[in-house]
Parts: sequence; C-alpha cells; structure tokens
Amino acid sequence: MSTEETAATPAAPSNFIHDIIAEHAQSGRFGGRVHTRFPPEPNGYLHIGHAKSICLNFGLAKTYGGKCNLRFDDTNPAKEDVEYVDSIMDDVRWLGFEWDGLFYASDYFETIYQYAEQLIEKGLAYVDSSTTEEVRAQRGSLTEAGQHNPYRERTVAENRDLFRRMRAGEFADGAHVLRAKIDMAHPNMTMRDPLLYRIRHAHHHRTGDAWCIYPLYDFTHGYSDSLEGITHSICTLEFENHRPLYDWLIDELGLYHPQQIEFARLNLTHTMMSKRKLLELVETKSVSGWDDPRMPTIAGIRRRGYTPAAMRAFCEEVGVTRFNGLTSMGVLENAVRADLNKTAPRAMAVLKPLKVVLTNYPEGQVDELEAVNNPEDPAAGTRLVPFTKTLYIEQDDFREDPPKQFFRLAPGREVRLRYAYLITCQEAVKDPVTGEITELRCTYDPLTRGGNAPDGRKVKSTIHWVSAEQAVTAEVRLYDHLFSIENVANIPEGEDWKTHLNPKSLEVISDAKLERSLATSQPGYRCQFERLGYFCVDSKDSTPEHLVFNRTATLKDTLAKIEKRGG
RNA sequence: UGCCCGAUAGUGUAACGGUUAGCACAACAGAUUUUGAUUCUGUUUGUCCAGGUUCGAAUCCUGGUCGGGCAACCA
Repeated sequence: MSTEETAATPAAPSNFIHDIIAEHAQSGRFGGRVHTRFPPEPNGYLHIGHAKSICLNFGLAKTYGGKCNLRFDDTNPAKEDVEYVDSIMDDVRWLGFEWDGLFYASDYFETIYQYAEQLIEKGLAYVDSSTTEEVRAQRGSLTEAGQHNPYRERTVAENRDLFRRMRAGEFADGAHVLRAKIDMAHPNMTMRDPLLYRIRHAHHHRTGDAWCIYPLYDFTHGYSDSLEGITHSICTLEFENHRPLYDWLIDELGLYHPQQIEFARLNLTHTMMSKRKLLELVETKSVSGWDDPRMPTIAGIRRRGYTPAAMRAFCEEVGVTRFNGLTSMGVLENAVRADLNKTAPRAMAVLKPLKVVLTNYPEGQVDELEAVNNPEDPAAGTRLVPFTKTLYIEQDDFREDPPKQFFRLAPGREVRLRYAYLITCQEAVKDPVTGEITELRCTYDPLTRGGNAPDGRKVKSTIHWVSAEQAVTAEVRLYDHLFSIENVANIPEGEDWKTHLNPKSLEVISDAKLERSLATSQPGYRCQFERLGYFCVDSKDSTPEHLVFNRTATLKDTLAKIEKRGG
C-alpha cells in the first residue's frame, strides 16, 4: 500500500552483467533469449570461486527465464579424469542447480576439426613444423614483434595434406602444430598466430583413442559456445585478451556469435583458489584429500558443514565486478552463521572437560531437565537432558584467579548451568604434583531447578555442561584457516608458499563429551554446540561407535575479543 | 618498453548527469538476553590525483598516479 513498503523490498542483485543482459532483453538482441553455461575443465575439484560462477550463470538463466548448460571443456586428455567430471556434477547439484544441457567439448571434436579444415582452405591456418622452443622464440616479446617462419608460407594443399596426416597419426607428438595465420606483430600476444591443434597420442576420458590430435582450449571454447547457442559467454578477466581471437575465429567462419563478458574471479583471505596448488596440497598429503574440510573446494566446505543456502547467499553478497579484490573469509563465515543460527538445533557439548562434583547432590539421582532445541525456531520443540552428581564443564569456563572481565565460574562464585541449576564453586582440587586443576567441588541450589532463583538473585553467566554419567564421548575436529597469512597470492616469486600453511589449521579432540541426545547423530547432521559454534557429523569418518564432528564455524566470541584487545 | 582492463569507508559492493553517496561484513558505544550467541539502537570511516565539459560530475572527456592481466604444444 505505502510506497515505503515498495521501496523496502530487497532489490534483485545488481551488477554490470545483469545490466548488460537486461539491455539485450530490452533491445531484442538474441531474440530475447538468455542462455548461459558453466564450462569447467574436469582436471580438479571445484572451489568457492567456481561456486560464484555457478551461481552467476545459473542465477542469470533463472532470473531471465533462460537456460544454463553444464559443459566440460575437456580438450587436454593428459590432465582430465572422470573422477573430476563426477565430482563437478555432484557439486553443481549440491549448490542447488540443475543444468538444461549437459555437454562436453569433446562432443564437438569432429565439428571443430572441420572448422580447422575450413580455415586451412581459406588460407587462415597453417601447419607449423617448428619445435616448441622455436615457436616461443619466434613469438617475440611484449614489446617486440614476432617473426615469420618459412612454414607460414606453406600452400593450402600442403597444409591440408599435412593436417590430415596429423589426424591419421603419421607423426609423433610435437612434430607439427596447426596455427591460425593472423598477425605475428599484433600488440595482443594472443593474436600472434595462436596454436590451434597439437599432436598428442593420448587416451581421452571420453573419446578414448579416436584422436591423436587435440584442439587447444582457445580454438575450442568459443566454437563450443557458438554451437550451443550460448547468448552470454561469461568468464573471468584473464580471458579478456583472448576475446579478439574468439571473435576472429567465429567471424571468419561466419558462425553464430555469442557475447563474451568477463568478470573478476573471487579471492578469499587465508586460502587460495589455484587448482594447481590445491592439487599439490592433495598430492603432498598436506590435506587429507580434495574434500578435506580445510580446503576451499565445494566438496571440502560441504564436508565442513556449510549449507548450499549459505554458499548462495555468500556468492550474492560478494557481488560481480571487474575489480580484482580480496574478500575477507569473515564474510563467508558470517553467511553460514546467519543460516545455521536460524536452522541448526542446539545441543550441549564439552570440548575440554573439567570434572565438577556437586557435593550436596544425591548420589545416583538423575534429574531430566527440559531444554529448548532452537530459540530461533519454537517449532523445533524441546528435549530432556539428564542432570547428575558428576558433570563436565568447559575448562575455559573456570578461572582460579579471574580477571575482572571474566564472568564465569571461579572459587566462591555462582553461575547458572544452562537449563539446570545455579551452582557455586567451593573448591578447586589440584594435582599435587603438576598443580593442574583436576576437579571442581561445587554445591547446587535445589531451589533453582530450571535456572531461576526464587529469591530473584542474578548470576552474571550461564555455562554449558554435560552429565559425566551419561556423556557420549566423541572425536571433534576443530578447523581454522588453511593459511596463516591473509593474502596467499602475495607470496613473493620463488618463495615456497607451503611454508605459510597454518600449522594449527586442524586440532583433533579425541574425548569431547556430548549430551546424550547426540548419540545417534547421523552423518551430515548439523547442530550448534551451545556457546561454541556450529558442528556437523563427518560424512566420511563418523560411525555410530565412533562419532566424529567437524567444526563448521565458531560462534562470535566477545570475551576473546576483549581479552585480545586487553593484551 | 607494447596491448588490454580496473580504481567508491578497513574490506567487498550500490548509485545509469540531480539522493543528506546506499548496503553487507568489520570496528566502536548502548539496550535486551538462561548461549559473552542471536536480536535491536546508535556512532566512526569513502568517490585515487589534476584539469576540463555542464546550471549540476562518483558518473562524461583529457592527462597523470597506482593496481591487475597478457610472451604454456594449460585452461
């Protein structure tokens, strides 16, 4: 009714690609069609940067009532594998998207071969028999023009013959290449007679041994988009210099011409998006695999406990521009907290147990107390947690000599055990040899069942706890940043980037104590351990006999901030 | 030394020649709280620089500065 309500409606994500597509829809270019695609090479697992691209491409298609394909750009048989194809499909689906068409660049090998022959017939491509070193040397430099070699002047007939014999398998790897005949003096290096085909007697994960020559990415990519009728070929900034080549290849053959639009790839602090380096981490066993919860891969963050909704919200939050920035990991963490805060059931778990004996509580008595499952969602209901004479609390929740900012348990101090009773610490028992506190002897106030004192007295702190008698022991894996430095891309040339891996990126706790209700948690189950963070049952290593929880994210920790600030 | 691209609070982004330059995260202060969580309120901080066009410029133009990309038979 009011204009204010209209204005308050959250705007659809605004970015320059939306603007371009909206304008095309307006002007009728592409006949009003919108058809995007996500074109990964199956040579590794997808990472968060790919998630941004997936959300962009599939999101655009959805917004404009168009289509989005999944296409594997599989032109390099040496590096590609079906394992990666499968993982990529899993990841796209996990993010919540379904492709309209499923294609492989290798589906187009025959067509692309014919395109190459057409270029040869038009005198626009030639077989070069130089060595790799010669090709490199003849290309010139950023400031100097390249040089022509005699092969550039081969006749059409000669090129046709040689190229067909390349396909027939008459030559060894590297003996010849097919190159476009454009301009060896072009200021854009990409246009200096780029290589189109190379000889590789290699087995391809889809075409098997049908081919011994393979088109290069630059020769294949634009044609693939053209063949699929893609309207907007969205890619990252580093392909901007290649756009003139894709345009040239398509226009010389008079083919359907998509519009390429480049955007800046995502960079996150404390991690890195290089597939090559991620592969190195996997191969050197620096992590447990592509799906190690510390990895920035989609498989990794999924196992870590992130939700698809949080990932999509994050991708929307970071935006789409042509500026190469560095986004704080905090933004990602905030996205998953925001989602899980609303949806994750609460439970109590003690990571570093400190035994508490209630001296005035009857031996053997079990009190079943009602606890709220999710304060953010009343429909989640309540559960019963057992309260007994011996309990565990968090070591961090007790200080023998508390600083004035510390509100939790200390000798002589009273705190509330969540959903239970007020307790007062009477004595801290120490190991006579080490001086380590081994046990707290406390009294409870029987009149405070549920947590409120009839006399109205207040306590400054509520802490979580678990019954020692009925605790479930579990393994808990605490994850932190993969790298200890913010900007991993900033590591100087020549320096070993792996020395900056965070040695504390994984802390394993083998004997955490969980409340009884968690005993039957299934793999993938997400919940909040109150006051600690969001956790999820590991999908690979957890068994009913040996539960394993992964920490997805901590809760915000004001005390830690205060103490850090105070020195 | 060539070509291409970019620049808005600490960070990531919005603003389409006219808004007190908006939002999110971060930071700070306060309120609420049986999670030092959540929630709510408020505060600090910004148009790279110099010229020009215009009644009016973050936006258009010119020049500079700074940053990114490009010389794989990788993608």
